[in-house]
Amino acid sequence: MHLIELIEQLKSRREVLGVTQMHLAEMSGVGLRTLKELESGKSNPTFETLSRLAEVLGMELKLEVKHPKL
Amino acid sequence: MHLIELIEQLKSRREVLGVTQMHLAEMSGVGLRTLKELESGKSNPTFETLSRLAEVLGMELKLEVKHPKL
DNA sequence: CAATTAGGTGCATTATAGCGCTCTTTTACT
DNA sequence: AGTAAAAGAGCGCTATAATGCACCTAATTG
Repeated sequence: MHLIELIEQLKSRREVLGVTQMHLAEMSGVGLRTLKELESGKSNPTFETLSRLAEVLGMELKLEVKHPKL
Repeated sequence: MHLIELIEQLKSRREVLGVTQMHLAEMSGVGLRTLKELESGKSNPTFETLSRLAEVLGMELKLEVKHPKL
């Protein structure tokens, strides 16, 4: 999954939940400015940042082997 | 998934494939020092770094909604 | 239409990820 | 046991992620 897709997923999940950037920033402990830059595709976020946001949005990051036993 | 688990997965996948840190660093374009720090749990890697390593190891990062329809 | 609300950006600072070089420690093999 | 390869760590630099503040723009709404 590319960063752009991941960002899209975070953003649309936030919107589905009806949460503003401001609110998500507060809930996750991620700076508002950081979230704004992230969602507008202007940064290369750290695992920690992505993880905090995912957690609050009821999501999780996973690492999987591609096409196992295809 | 916590960073520690993710690191463990990358590391064991690398070992299963019989690839050294040096070789993986070369193949992925991630600096050797960066990889060493990452595997020994001394850093908070960026998405880009994780993504490059995962790609070379035949793995992928995913973001999913937790327990959908639980 | 004016006020409010949400998202995005310029500027500046701080902390740290990424990196190479070198050296030490650990692991593995004969 | 001895040695070579692999992993890990200290030192130090550069680039940039994270952050706040202030401002702008666009959409919403009373």
